[in-house]
Amino acid sequence: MKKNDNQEVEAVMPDERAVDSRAEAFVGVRAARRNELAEDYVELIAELIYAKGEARPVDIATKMGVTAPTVAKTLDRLAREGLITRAKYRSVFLTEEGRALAKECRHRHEIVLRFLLSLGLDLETAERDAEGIEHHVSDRTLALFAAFADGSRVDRRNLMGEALRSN
Amino acid sequence: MKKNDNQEVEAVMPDERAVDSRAEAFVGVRAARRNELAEDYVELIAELIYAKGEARPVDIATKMGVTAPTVAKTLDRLAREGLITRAKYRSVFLTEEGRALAKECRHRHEIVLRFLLSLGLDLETAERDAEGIEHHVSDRTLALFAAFADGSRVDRRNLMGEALRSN
DNA sequence: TAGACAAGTTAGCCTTGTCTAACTTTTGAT
DNA sequence: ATCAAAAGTTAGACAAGGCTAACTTGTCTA
Ligand SMILES: [Mn+2]
Ligand SMILES: [Mn+2]
Ligand SMILES: [Mn+2]
Ligand SMILES: [Mn+2]
Repeated sequence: MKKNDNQEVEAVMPDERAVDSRAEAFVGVRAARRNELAEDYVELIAELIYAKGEARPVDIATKMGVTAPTVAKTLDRLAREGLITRAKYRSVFLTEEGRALAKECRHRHEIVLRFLLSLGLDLETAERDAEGIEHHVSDRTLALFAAFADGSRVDRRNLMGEALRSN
Repeated sequence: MKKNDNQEVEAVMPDERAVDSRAEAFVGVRAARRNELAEDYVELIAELIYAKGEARPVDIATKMGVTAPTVAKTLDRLAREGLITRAKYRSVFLTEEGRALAKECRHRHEIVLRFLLSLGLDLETAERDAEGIEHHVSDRTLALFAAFADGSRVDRRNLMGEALRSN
């Protein structure tokens, strides 16, 4: 069969599979995908605890738009992974680790949402898109989003000011 | 048990499950998630066909960073869904529908990437993030991204020009 | 024109995430 | 204090997406 001679030479990697730059991106995205649900859950659990004092499976199910058994199974996994603790028939608590993750997720969520709004998007669409995008935003991108959102109100003013000054 | 009286009254929906606005977002995101892989595959297949004249499973596997059996199984699904056609031991072709989807995906991918770059992100990170974000961008958001990317080079100039003119 | 080796397939395993159906526990109203 | 309804759990089905191992097919090269 044809040798792939139309491809740049790839350095031998410590890993088994050769990784071209494209594959790196895909592998990274798949990794992010595996954490999405956990992130949404802990974020939601933190919100529920804050808003109602406790996070009950029934409320998680409602907010997530899934059935109770689905929530139960997912919570079992989160407990296995050390993000939450729970006892039978009782509501759910975040571990230290879970709280940390929740905080980080809430932070990212907020920045992405503010960014989309500052771009001129309507609230409903912004919330929808933020809910998906937040899991695929690197730290660098997040920083740029934050800067843009923060600056967007004064941007016009500042730029104009600078233009006038530099005139 | 407590009635959820702390929640806005929800109109009775034609659907079974009550959907608060939060759930709508999560449900939407999950729907988008189910198409991610198909989108990446058809986009990649189109690229391979364009670049090499054919899309072979081995190249798909390399670019996606997965093993050959994984590709085989996914291709079977795509064929079942009418996005590609294939014959045993032969390379893969896009159906009309597949081509349409590929085109749409490439379009979105391109806009998201240009947008991230115009925001000041480095190419490598932009490509990584775009690969994930592209699947969670609504038409509205995409339009804003495109406008921003298109305008970003002339923006400064234009704004300053306007500022000067309106002075 | 053989064969060796690359590419492709098949079978089977695992985990995640979703569901329905049926059972158990908790709890609020009477 | 009772007990019905709400909440929670358990069991089991199913599809997707990943893997390894082992087999089959195609093709380049000697
Ligand atoms: Mn989310
Ligand atoms: Mn979120
Ligand atoms: Mn992608
Ligand atoms: Mn893409």
